[in-house]
Amino acid sequence: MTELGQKLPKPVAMPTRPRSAGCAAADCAACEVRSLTFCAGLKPEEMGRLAAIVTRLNLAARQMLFHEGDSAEFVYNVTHGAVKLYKLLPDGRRQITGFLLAGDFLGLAGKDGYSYSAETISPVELCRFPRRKLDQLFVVFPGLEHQLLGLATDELVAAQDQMLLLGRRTAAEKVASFLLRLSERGKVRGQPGNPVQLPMTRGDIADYLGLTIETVSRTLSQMRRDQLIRQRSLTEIELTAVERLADLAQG
Amino acid sequence: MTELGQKLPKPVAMPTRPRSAGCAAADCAACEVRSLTFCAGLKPEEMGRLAAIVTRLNLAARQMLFHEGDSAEFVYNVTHGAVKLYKLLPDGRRQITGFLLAGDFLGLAGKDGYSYSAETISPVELCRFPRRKLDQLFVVFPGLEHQLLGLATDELVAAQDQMLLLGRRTAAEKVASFLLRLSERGKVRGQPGNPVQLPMTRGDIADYLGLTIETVSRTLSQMRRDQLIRQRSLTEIELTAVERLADLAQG
DNA sequence: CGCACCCTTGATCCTGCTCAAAGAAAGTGG
DNA sequence: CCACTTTCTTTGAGCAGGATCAAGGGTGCG
Repeated sequence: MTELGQKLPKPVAMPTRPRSAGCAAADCAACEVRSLTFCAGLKPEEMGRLAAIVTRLNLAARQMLFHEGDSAEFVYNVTHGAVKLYKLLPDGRRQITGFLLAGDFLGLAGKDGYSYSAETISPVELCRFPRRKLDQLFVVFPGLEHQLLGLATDELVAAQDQMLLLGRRTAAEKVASFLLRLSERGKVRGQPGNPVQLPMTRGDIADYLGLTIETVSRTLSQMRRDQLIRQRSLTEIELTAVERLADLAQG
Repeated sequence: MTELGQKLPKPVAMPTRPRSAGCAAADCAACEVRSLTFCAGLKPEEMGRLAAIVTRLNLAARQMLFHEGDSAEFVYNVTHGAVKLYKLLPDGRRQITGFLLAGDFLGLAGKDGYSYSAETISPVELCRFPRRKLDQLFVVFPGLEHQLLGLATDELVAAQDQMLLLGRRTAAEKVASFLLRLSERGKVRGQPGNPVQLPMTRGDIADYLGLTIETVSRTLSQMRRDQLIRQRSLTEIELTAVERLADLAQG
């Protein structure tokens, strides 16, 4: 299990590992995102039961986990890498509803199946739980369902924030908010938080913020000129004036 | 209990009625929105326990239920009238995150308290449950928490739809989607669905769709000229070409 | 090295916003 | 019940933020 702590050395499309004994529990500990995962704060017995139904998966970049409308047979917990969730209009317009990083949970679905498509951005490692078996566990361990309600509520709060951003913020405010949120998420995970890592493309960012690629690019360029950020590379942005960025982002 | 079925005759700031015996269960039945409420499909025993902790409230229009950030001591179930939920930016820009009608549930909150403010649009009748007592019931009746998870999931799906609307739809598509959704919600409630009732102001609609009042008004005028709708009154719109409206709304 | 993809920048356009004014509806007080 | 005020809605004129169209530069991979 110790290999989970290491940086994955170019994990190109690794084959799915078979489920192993102490999986869920041991893995959550190993990948050091305990406080964020589905298994956070569960009792040992609950962890054991979860471990018995989990499958660990490794995926390359640009792989679909599922499509919008698919029947929701699994829920997932990301342990490494980045995933994007999105919805499409018939003519191809896309809205990304969320980026998931290590520790994040996905897969809640209404009666019409998954309400969004999920695709990996980078190579990804995740835990997959069959929804059917999870529901059986809920009967025995209501604490699991309590856990899930907490996750759903947090997601809902985030979704409402995103509505405010999409409906009422300007382009500059959107990009500033985005950078600050990514920074905060990094900190929560015990990472530096600055510089910010951007595993997604400009196009992904645009579709997340309700902008075009060009506007995202122009806004970042302007922020660079204004000394708010420094671009170490395409995927790494240093926040050089967090205070001013926060002012720009508006509360 | 029979007075619940009647139209409220100008119920100006009626005082809170004391909780009564068979409240939650009986009320849900009385207001004929059984299939939508928090109590939907619960066992008699669960209903009884809920009834014991519920308070029924009557509020006039333009009353605050709570403000964003307030500690979340209650959850609510609307039984009559309309409520709006919104978030504000420091400079006053507003995003309405949802309109609640009879049968709708509200009050889920993260650890920072309510994530939005709630204000009545029309005179409103609702059931209020103390969150603390509800949590105690969860221990005995996990089915209640299961119910809540279902509501949270539905809300999440709706929130993601709204993100797509806010981020990627044009003004005309937004307004068309809005009218169609209201119509569908009416139908689900056993109401006609056409004409559509608009208890909220143009300003509220604008802040829900991420537009200005003027754009909402102009778009409705254009739809009237295009014979897509007929405005019976300010608050009542007849959909005269649902098919074409649906095309306009884009999937 | 060459190709594909992504990113940046510029020029121009247009959707939706701002500003302004007048009409309609609804509440208020005499 | 009516005059008055306030609020909401509609419509017009002009503007601008961000989109679209277009071209060129980086970057990474085979």
